[in-house]
Amino acid sequence: MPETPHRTHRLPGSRYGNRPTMKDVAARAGVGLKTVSRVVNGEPGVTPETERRVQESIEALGFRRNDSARVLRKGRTASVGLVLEDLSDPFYGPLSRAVEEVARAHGALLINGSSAEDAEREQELVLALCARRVDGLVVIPAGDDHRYLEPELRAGVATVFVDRPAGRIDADVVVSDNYGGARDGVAHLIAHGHRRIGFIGDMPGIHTASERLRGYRAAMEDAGIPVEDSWMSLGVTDPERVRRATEEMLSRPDPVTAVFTGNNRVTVTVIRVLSERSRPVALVGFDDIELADLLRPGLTVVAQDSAALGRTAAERLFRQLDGTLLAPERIELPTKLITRGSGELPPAD
Amino acid sequence: MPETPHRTHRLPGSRYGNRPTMKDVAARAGVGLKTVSRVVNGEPGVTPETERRVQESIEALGFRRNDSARVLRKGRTASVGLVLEDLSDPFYGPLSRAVEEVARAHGALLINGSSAEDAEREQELVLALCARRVDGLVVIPAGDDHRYLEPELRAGVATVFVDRPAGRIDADVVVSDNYGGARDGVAHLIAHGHRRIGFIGDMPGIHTASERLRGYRAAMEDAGIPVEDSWMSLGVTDPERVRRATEEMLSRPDPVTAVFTGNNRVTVTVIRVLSERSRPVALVGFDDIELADLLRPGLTVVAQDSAALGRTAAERLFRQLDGTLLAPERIELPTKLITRGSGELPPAD
DNA sequence: CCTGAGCCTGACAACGTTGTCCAGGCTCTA
DNA sequence: TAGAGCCTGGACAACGTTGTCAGGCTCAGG
Repeated sequence: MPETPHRTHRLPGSRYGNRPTMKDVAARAGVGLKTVSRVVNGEPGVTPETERRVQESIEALGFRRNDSARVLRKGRTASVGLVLEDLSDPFYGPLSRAVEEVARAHGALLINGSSAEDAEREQELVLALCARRVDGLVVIPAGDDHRYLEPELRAGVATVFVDRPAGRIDADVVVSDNYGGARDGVAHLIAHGHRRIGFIGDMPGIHTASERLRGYRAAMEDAGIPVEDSWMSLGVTDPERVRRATEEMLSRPDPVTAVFTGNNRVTVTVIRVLSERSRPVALVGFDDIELADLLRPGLTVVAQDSAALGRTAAERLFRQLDGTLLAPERIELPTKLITRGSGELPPAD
Repeated sequence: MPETPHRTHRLPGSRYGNRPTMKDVAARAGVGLKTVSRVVNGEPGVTPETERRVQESIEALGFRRNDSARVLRKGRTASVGLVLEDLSDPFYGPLSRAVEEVARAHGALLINGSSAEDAEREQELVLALCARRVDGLVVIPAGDDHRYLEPELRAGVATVFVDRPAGRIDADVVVSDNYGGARDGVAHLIAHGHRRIGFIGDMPGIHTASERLRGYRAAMEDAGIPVEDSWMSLGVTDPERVRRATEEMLSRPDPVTAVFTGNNRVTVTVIRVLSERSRPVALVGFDDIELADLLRPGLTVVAQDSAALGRTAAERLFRQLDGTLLAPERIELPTKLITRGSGELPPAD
């Protein structure tokens, strides 16, 4: 006799391994099916005595309502989907958690998936979520064409895009002020005397990257500094290439005296490179990083509040679901320059 | 006339906002319902010409299969649930992502929820996932009594606990070698000449915390060092109290010369406190931290591989689902001591 | 004692899909 | 040319739940 009887009950052919249904509960309690439904859903119109018998039956059989069937009848799943790039990126953890908390407040569960920055995978994920009939979608787009979502919008699936706008459809977006943040960050470096300032960021095809690049250019132009091509390195995020790009900028005859980095992954690598060099180079990074205050010098950043992005998006989502029909809107959240030292280093010419 | 016609279609009473069903597709294509089902599922027995007509119909109507109905018939949801403490903790991001990747390789989606270290909320989440009939559950327990899961185990819901063992039921567990890791970390400090070593960790009620405490005690005992109560601070994780506890240990007449911290949140705060002091104090932390190598001195840690925890657990989960009935097992993953400087500081007496 | 109101209760259909099964039409062979 | 066999397509039931509705009971008022 096995010590763990529960394992032995899993018959190959049985769906759900023979889970009890309301019918079973009803039979055991000697009541009708609908009465069980009423008890389970806390509907009125059941004698205390009957309710007790049903409850006892539920306990004894370990009954759990099958929400798939429920959804099929009711049409609402009380779940929302979140598609982001990579859950293990510290930028997305708080965002995801924020969406979850708002969902929870509305009694909904969160299903999430990582697109790995791949448009096809994004679409695959989104459609899988739609097949499960999530009530709403929060999407951090990887692709740039979201017309595949048109049937869902038509069907009333609430949808909010975050961090980057949707492509070729009209939908709600919540983004950070990437342009303004980058401009402020670069202006900060300029204010501390720098003129030759490097920019290392992602491919300009990515909305956030191009906005930040635009901010960089704007700040330089405002200061009347012509930008040299060799100061910019675009489409470079993997550590090896960021390292090379950084070293190149620093080894030129006229080296940059400061660097502005376009996202946290780039920033981390650049910090590593700079820490190996003796000559101090100023650095301002987009995105905050844990422990940034403990580095020497502390890291000056343009911080965006990823939790606020998630929260704002989710709240918007549920307002769509609440039935207040809103025209698609673009919401921009401010960024914040946090000075900790690295951005205040003077140029070492 | 609204510019966004899709919004206006959301009639209040219509379920799913009038999504087309297979029946609609069939009618439009002039075929039978089952034929549509065959096309959607790629089943054989449909003429290319018929298939084309059906596909065209699907496109035109924007049909998406309703997985709720499908699940109801088939009994498998192709989704697994993950309940953890807090997605925004950098320890859980990679773990969650690892579970997702394994799930994806098995064609399953991941639904996750944060228990916020609250037993009641954990149960609530787990049961919600069960009501949605997830095929499997990966749980990082908050509570210490999981008998409420007995009906699910009986029903064949694959279940694996991670990071901490299940309470009062017999189930698979994947944990790090918390005891051995802590012992190694503390032994490392002892090897560098320390004798008065502080320990700051979570409540011993939490399994990982008590194991790490046990490792600390074992290392001290191995070295023949009697531990003084004032060297240990238990159940303290919020920054303010960690700060106080650290300062207390360091201000005693016979201050500790090294500190071993029981998790990454504690570690971060202790680094802050130590960085404000002139006298160097050695530090080894449990859990690795991003940028730990860039601190001065670099942070020596006992690292656990949270992605490996997640991957191992998920693989085990799917082996349960593959039908190979396995006796519940406890899997322990090794930790790794990474020396970067802070743990090699000599005692400053 | 009868009637009607009000309360519990359960029978039944429906949600959208898939599995089973059978019918009709075709091809191929004897 | 007839029969066998295959291929395609569709009718129907079932999955577990909830909404609708009607039946039966109790009780008060006439």
